[in-house]
Amino acid sequence: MRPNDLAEIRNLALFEGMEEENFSAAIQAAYLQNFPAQVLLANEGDDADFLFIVIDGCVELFALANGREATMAMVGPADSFILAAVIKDAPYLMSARTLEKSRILMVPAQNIRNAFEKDGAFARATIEELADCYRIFIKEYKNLKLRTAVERLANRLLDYNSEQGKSGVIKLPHDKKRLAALLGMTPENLSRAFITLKPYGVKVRGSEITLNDMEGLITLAKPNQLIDRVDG
Amino acid sequence: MRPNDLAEIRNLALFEGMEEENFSAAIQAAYLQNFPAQVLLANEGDDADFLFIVIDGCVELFALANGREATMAMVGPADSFILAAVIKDAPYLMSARTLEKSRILMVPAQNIRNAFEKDGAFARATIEELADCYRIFIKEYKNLKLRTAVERLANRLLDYNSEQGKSGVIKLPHDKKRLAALLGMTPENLSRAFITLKPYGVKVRGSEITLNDMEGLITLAKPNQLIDRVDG
DNA sequence: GAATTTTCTTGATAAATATCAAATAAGGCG
DNA sequence: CGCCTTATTTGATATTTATCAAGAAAATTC
Repeated sequence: MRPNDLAEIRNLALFEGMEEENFSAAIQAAYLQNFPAQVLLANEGDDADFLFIVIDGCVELFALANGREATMAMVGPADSFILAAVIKDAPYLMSARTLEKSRILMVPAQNIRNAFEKDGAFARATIEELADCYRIFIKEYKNLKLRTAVERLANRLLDYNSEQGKSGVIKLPHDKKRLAALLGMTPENLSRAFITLKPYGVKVRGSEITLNDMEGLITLAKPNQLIDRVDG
Repeated sequence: MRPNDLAEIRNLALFEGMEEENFSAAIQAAYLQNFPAQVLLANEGDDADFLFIVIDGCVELFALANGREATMAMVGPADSFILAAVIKDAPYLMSARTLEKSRILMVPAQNIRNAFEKDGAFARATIEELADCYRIFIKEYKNLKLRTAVERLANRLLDYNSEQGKSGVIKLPHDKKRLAALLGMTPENLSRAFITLKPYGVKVRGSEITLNDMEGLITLAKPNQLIDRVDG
């Protein structure tokens, strides 16, 4: 591992307050690896051998059952994933695949479990991280249970717009098949949802979306601090 | 608080390993209260003033948006709720109401946050508790995203059967309106889902359900360790 | 136990979403 | 560029789920 990388990892919220000695011990057996797109990093049902942290790139968490596939979340730089399985020493509930070329830190699960036995700051950081992940999923669950497909799309577009500088012009971060899966609908349905949003000033040109009537879109979407990442 | 109650609380997983001194400090300002049914204990959007722990009874966690209501979970004895909001010192994402006469322990949020700064064992217990809650919700999310309403009902019946001694005769733990909300469907749809399950040996007599064809029901439900509490 | 309220079920219909098939568009490659 | 593969859209249709309006059943009250 290059010293540069090490410094970057040291600054992750999870490791920040950790004692140097404990950090070294936790990280010494870790791998920082480059993966191409479409690599399966973890498989649901497998034992949690590693905690994963995305340094660069994008990872899709998904799950299979009854011949169906559900996208659970998209994970980006500085985010960990499948922390809970590592803590519980239990099987992963989700699979993970890279969506693009990605740099991933893989820390052996046992090192993580040892670390929060020894290091109070790490234990508290783990609590914070878990609480964050928990709340994100509660929001996703509410999103799915309380909103229609069109409302979910409208709010996601508002989220992307906020993330991308509120210019009213959005670049979709994933292809539409994946966006559909993330929103819990079929690609066909996503196409139609975009058409439904046309009267609300949503213009689609490939993966570039323009929002020409923010007020109207917000009226339809009814963004909500208790569901969405960001408000209006 | 009666000494009896105190002993019971001391034995909760969350407090078990805690130093006596820290336990006392955390609990000294706590309330153990009896509530009748249908009391609103927490309101989504409010600041997290208390961590709640159900000692006796049953609490429904729910959320509102767009004029719709979603039941998020049912919480029973020895379970905490809204721990993540307490940790993050953030607004509750869910509301909570008693469904029946219940005894609830309310610990001021600040005491909880102080406690895991001071007490390593408590911090680790909090991690475990959070990880459990997280995994339960991931499973619920998968359940909702990967299964139809009938499949969700079938699996819930199998769960209840396992919980209640696998006798093939189940007493529904909630009224059907609430069961429907928990399963993410309307009461009308629940009625029809029961009819759909009739050919699979599911007999309904009020809140008593008899399962006469376990094999058939399991074939339909396809219970899954990575979604359900217990396997078929 | 009759009256009243609440819960549950049923039927008819509508809305939301998925599926299947085909057409079109977009992107990558030789 | 033109071919080929993949992604996206569109149309037709089916399935799933919700809604609305009554009934029927059960529980509660007096």
